[in-house]
Amino acid sequence: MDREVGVAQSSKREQLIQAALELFSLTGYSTVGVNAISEKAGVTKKTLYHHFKSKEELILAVLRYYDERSRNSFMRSVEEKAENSQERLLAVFDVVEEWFNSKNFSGCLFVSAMGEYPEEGASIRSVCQESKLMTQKYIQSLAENAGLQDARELSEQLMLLIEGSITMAQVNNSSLSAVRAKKAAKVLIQSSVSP
Amino acid sequence: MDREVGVAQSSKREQLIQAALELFSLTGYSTVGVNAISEKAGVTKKTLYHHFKSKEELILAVLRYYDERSRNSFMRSVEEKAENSQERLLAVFDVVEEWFNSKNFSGCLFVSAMGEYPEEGASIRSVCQESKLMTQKYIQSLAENAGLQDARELSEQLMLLIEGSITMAQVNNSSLSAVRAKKAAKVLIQSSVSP
DNA sequence: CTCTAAGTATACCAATCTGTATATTTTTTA
DNA sequence: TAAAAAATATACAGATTGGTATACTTAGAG
Repeated sequence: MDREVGVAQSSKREQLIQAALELFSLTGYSTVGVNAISEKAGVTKKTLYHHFKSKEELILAVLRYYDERSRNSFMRSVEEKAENSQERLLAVFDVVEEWFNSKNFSGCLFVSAMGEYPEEGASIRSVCQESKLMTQKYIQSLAENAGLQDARELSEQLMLLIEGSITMAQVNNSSLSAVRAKKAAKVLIQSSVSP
Repeated sequence: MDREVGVAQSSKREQLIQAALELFSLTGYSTVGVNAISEKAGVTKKTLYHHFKSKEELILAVLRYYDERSRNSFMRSVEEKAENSQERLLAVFDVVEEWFNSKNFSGCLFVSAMGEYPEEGASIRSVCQESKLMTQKYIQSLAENAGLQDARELSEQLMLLIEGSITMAQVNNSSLSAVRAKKAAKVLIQSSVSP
């Protein structure tokens, strides 16, 4: 009955998600058709609709898949880059810079999704909110472990710098914004250590 | 020959741009058809294609129109809110907050456009770049007039806070990010006045 | 070995999309 | 007032969209 056991847990399903992810990153959501997605995945359209009951459901699956994978690799990279929490708080911006320089970068997938499907009060928006929230919580935990004052507020402000640098990197096709954000972050952190 | 003289400089053309602007703000670009636009403008599709030779040209016209109008009203609001340049540098964030609270707010139109038409190396991307650049220059001029050190770098960092707050306001449907950005901005400005 | 779920292949549907054609009417301007 | 430009009304073209239907094949599990 349930074939999703063992090692190859989700062959076709994951192929579809990955294919869709690539296409959505390149040209957005509504401009990419289900035909193109199934074709790229090397799978029939019928199979696509066997795994996802609509295009919107596929989009949601893509966002959740991307969210989990990207944040995991983000945190791993941060922890590889620095030993203690204080340094990691700044290493965040180095990882962000690397992301900007990677060839797949084309802005934030969640923000793009919300721009194209703004009314989705329930699903798409909430996935996006959740993703940003978990990133903020992670940064907050770094700030707390570093013994900084008002870790919550500081982490929210650092989020603003991160999100701003994402936008500017996309607009100007440059990773310079990450360097600038790091410089600003240093100032904010410094003012948080000395009240 | 050229009917665009006198007071009513562009009746139908402007109707089209305004109608398209409203629709694009609500549901993005590719999901809105030219039929819906011309209908909302109270104009024939033929008339639309008389003024704009393609949908993409209409999008560009909308972005340019919006860019000019929004930045003008932005600067006017800032200058109404505060007398001197130092105060205006912070008043920027109050104006941003008001924008977030306005009912038309749905994120940055330029960023959304770039998300949906990423390849447009020439036109759409450059309009967006230009818009952000002029905003940054304006903030830089405020910083210079306030006699702050390293006005260029400071203005770029403040831009990050602004753009980040736009994203977070869109995501969380809240204007709180503007308040947070203002607090962070105070710290950055302070550290720029005392080297 | 048989049953069933998952897959392919292919064709189709109705709706919508951008953009155009034709013929007529309104408005502007010279 | 007459020529020219801009608008309307309406229909259509060709492509593409999300999603479905039918018939057949493969493969895994009990």
